[in-house]
Amino acid sequence: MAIIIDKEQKRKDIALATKKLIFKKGIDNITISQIAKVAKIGKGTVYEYFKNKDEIIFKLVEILMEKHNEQKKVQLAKCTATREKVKNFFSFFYLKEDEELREIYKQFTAIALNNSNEDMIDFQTECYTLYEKWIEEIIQEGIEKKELKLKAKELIMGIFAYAHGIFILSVTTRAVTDLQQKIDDQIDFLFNFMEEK
Amino acid sequence: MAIIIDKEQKRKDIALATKKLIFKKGIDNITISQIAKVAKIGKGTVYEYFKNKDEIIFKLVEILMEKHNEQKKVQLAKCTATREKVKNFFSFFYLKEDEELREIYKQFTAIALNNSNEDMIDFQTECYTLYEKWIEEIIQEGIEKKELKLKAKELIMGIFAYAHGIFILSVTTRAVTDLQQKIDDQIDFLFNFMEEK
Amino acid sequence: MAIIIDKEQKRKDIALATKKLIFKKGIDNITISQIAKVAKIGKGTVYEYFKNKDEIIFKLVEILMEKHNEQKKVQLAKCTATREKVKNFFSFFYLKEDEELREIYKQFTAIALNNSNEDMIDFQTECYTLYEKWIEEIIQEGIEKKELKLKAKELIMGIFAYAHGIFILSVTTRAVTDLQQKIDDQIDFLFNFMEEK
Amino acid sequence: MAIIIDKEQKRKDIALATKKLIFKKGIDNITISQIAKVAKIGKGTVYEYFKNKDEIIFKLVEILMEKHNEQKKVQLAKCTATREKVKNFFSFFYLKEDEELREIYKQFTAIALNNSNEDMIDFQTECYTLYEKWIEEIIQEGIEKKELKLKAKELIMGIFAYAHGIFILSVTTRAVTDLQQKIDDQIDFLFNFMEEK
DNA sequence: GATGAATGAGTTTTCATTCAT
DNA sequence: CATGAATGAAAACTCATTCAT
Repeated sequence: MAIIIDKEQKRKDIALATKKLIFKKGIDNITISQIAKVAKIGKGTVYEYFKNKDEIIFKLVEILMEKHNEQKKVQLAKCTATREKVKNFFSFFYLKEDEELREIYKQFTAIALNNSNEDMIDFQTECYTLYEKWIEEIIQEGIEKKELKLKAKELIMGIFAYAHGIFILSVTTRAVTDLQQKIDDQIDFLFNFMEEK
Repeated sequence: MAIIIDKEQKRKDIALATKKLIFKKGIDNITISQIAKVAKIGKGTVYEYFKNKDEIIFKLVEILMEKHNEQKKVQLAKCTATREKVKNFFSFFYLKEDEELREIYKQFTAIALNNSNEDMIDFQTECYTLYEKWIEEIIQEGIEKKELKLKAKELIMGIFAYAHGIFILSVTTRAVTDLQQKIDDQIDFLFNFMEEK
Repeated sequence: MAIIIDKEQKRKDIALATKKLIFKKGIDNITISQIAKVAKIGKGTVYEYFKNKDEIIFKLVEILMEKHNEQKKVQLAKCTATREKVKNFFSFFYLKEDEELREIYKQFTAIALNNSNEDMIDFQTECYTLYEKWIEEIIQEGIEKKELKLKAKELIMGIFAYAHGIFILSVTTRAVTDLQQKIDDQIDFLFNFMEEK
Repeated sequence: MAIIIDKEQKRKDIALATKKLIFKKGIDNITISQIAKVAKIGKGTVYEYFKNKDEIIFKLVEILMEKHNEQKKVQLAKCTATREKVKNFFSFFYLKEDEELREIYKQFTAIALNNSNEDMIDFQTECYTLYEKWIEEIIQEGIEKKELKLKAKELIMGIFAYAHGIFILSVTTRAVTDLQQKIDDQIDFLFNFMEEK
């Protein structure tokens, strides 16, 4: 039992050790040698814990997401107004403090876009579903507090896709400069529509 | 006198020759050798026209986009109602006939996400700006025909980001199944809001 | 007949056009394409005039040497004292104005050192023999003018090898800094020995 | 525990394995594949120990020089007369038994002449300085034994450059045939001048 | 379990040379 | 004669993966 926990811990250690490397150079430009070096283990040992490079970035995203989700939960608990909660929820796409995770996420998305790895899709689906549930809870709470109209639920999930899309566009074009403004505006637009007056 | 070659045409020919290959295997999994073979030219000749593999997919996207835009223009001219025009505009993300371009575009986006190539960003910006203009024209027309309220313009660009985002999510997760439905619903929602009653 | 002269002229033109290129990048790092470009002719045309790259550098050295020899002849005619004549003769190894030819000569020597090309050896032999004759004439003149002892002839050719060697050492080591000083000193030493007192 | 390898020893092994190959074909005409084959290792392994081909010949010269210097030391110890010592010292340039090293040295010089690699220059400087010291010691000894005049020291280093130069000329021209004779004569000339009568 | 030396398949890349026009 | 597009042989180089210790 203890050994299994250790193995899991080591996987985390290795994955986290590569974080800076990936952020700096990009997944495509790092080698197993470099990973072994920054993780301070032998090259062969990397293979004891991961089947291939993609698995490492996969694990890393998993860890960082988990950490991010926990922090987000705490942050959301601090917000009182439903609108603020939603805005905070989507702040991941522009906050300076999330830059690192965002970079990794970008690269993760690029991989997912290129080759449809089942495990990656499963993971992303899980994430998406979790976030869906969170937002639903936030909205449900708003409805119960009589802040929002009943049909709000149907509308809000659009924000998710919107934020995603505008983020991608902000990376791949020069046409999107004020990411936060755009996301917040969209939220405001929907809320003006959903709120009980 | 040496053979005078239309360099630009040859670039197109080579890029188009690789279309099927890229569609099937993905740009990362094909070699210059394979490209040379399908284009029926020597390996060295590929380098006469392209500096690297990314440039080829870049050119290919350029060609296919251009073709796609022309077809779209024709299609849009056939639509009468503004709402139909908008729906048709975004049908790129789900129509079977656009599958090939969509796949290439996916890979192009993946590249753009990974390494911020200036030329790629310029091109994507150009595309985005063009589409922005198109949509604005469509909406303007709708306003002039008294179909839409004046403030419609402000809202519609959100669709762009939304469609983009929901498309990415449909590829990277299992949570989005009915892409057309979702995009159309979003358009309907906005139109119900924007239309003069 | 005229055609042959033209062909020879064109060979010269091409060879001379590559001078700057070779000086800047070194023979090993230039391509036929680059040569064609600087010579403002087609790649295929280069082959009309030269069998290969080495032939071009060969021709270039030939031209530059010829020019250098002519200039040297004029310079030597201006010197009166035998000792000055000899010093001037060997100034090729250090004079700033001969830098370009020296660089080409260095590279030419490197080629000759690597692969014993018959034609190159023939050419170098011819050069060496010419210089030998020149020096002999200078010394003979000195003897006739009663400046030098009779046995001077036997000694002087050593200077040639010496200058050559010290030049090579000045390039391949950091131990030789004052090239001119060293060559002049050696000449002075021999002259003190050879001169009639 | 992984295999502990004496990296330095392996570098020597590889370099020495290429000796015959380089002697026969010249460094420019052999490939990494061939090197790997004669060293009985994989192509990739060559790159584990050397960054490029030049580094191999560099290492080889280093090894052979070291060995040569040791042998020379022994040989010099056997000579009694100063003149013989000096002649023996410069016999490297013509002795049949040193042919191999001489060939490698030629190629090394060619490389050094073409591209001014810092490490190579450092190495050559070191060699030159060492030889300078040796000769000085030999001469000093001769002075102490009253064989030579005091000013001998100033003269003798010229031999070095002379031998170098005449050697280069013997390779690049057909004008130098009796290399040993020429070098010995030069030494004799200087000794006649330097010796106490 | 851990290691890192060894590997070679696979890829990119270069460029002298050819030859149809 | 001149050209430069086309070529593919040849070489360098990379790096994930294996496996003996």
